[in-house]
Amino acid sequence: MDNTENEVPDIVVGRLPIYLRALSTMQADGKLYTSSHELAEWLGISSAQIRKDLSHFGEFGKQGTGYSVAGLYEELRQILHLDREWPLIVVGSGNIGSAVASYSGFAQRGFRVVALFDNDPAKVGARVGNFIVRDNAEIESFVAESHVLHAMIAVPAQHAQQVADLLVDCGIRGILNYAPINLNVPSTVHVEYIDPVLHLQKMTYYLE
Amino acid sequence: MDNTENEVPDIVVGRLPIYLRALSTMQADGKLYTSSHELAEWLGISSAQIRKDLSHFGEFGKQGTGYSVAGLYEELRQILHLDREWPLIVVGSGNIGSAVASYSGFAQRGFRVVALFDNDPAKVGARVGNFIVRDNAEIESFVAESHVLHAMIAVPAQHAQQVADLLVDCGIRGILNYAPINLNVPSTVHVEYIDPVLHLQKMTYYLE
DNA sequence: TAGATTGTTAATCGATTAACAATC
DNA sequence: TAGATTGTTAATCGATTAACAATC
Repeated sequence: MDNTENEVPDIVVGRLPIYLRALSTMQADGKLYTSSHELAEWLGISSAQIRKDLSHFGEFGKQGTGYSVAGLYEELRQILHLDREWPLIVVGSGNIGSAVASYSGFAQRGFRVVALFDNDPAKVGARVGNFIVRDNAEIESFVAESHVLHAMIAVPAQHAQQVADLLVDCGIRGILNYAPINLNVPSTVHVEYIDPVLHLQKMTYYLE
Repeated sequence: MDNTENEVPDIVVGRLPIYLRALSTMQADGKLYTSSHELAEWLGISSAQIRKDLSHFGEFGKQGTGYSVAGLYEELRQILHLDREWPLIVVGSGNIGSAVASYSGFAQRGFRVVALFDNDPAKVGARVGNFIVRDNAEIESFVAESHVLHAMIAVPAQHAQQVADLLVDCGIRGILNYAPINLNVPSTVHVEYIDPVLHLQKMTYYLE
């Protein structure tokens, strides 16, 4: 049954990129077919969960055979709207912002950083990787002209909310926030968080 | 009731660092008291969830008054074993590894990077921030001597598993993996993942 | 005191899993 | 065909929430 019209749980959507990543690795290994069992073992989850997750979007496998690695990979790319290249801006040209702007892992996976911004006059104009750092004051016009919908925030925590407000005003629809603070944005804007310390702190709970 | 002896769900443990981070911000703002309602609004979750989560570990609030910001902050620090400084090594001195090694956000939150490793002879010996890059061959002796229990992997995906194997052999108990690949480790070792592309790919599902 | 908020219980909600008919 | 694996259903499991007595 094709459930494309139904509401897909957010937690399911969040697992699709993980499946995609595993399929990509399998493809690189020259694997042609896989099964929910193999994927499940690879990822440390249950095969039933994988089949259930995929069933929200259609029928991609064959009984007895499993899934074509390339085929399922392509289906998931379509479902996640990764059949194009999404431009991306980075705000903040410190350690994190610079590293992220130069990260080579975006290209093969649907994204491309197109500009790097900072509000520090001492940094504006400097070269960072392949970018010349632009002034935050240019964000609005840049976003309007280039139709960018995604931004990464890599500024100090105390400035993150005002940067987020600015980005929302510019029409940015998805924010990946590296600043260790919760952001307040309208429900039309999607925010995701990366804070390595949260992961480390969770791990230390289990130690000692 | 003090439930310290019971098994606490992993998902609850994962939220404690988020509470801690919010309390830290509140403390910086000079706030003395807070409530489950205020924290909940701040974080976009329910107040009942916060009270339930905390109830796994003890009773930290007062009816009518709520929680002392400093008091709850300190309790959570103890629960998460953050009442000390955990040393940390970084393997991989590329963009990500270098940025992470120099990240100033660890110090105030319980962690300190003590060494940076790479297997590329061209990088070994180079200065990166405050570190001289060491050879991967030194990981084993370094970990043994310095009693490090945590490592961050920031090497290319195709080398991540072998680095993880090495770290596990050295006695590392917690791994934060920046390489976009799932790692296979014994169940005694805790692995967490950071892959910005997974977050971006999740967001694009909701766009267009 | 009156108002506010806790910690806890029980109900609800939603996610995961087991099982299996269908079928490649 | 025989074996394997899908997609789906129903059961189970676990997490979240609503409600409230207790009490500061």
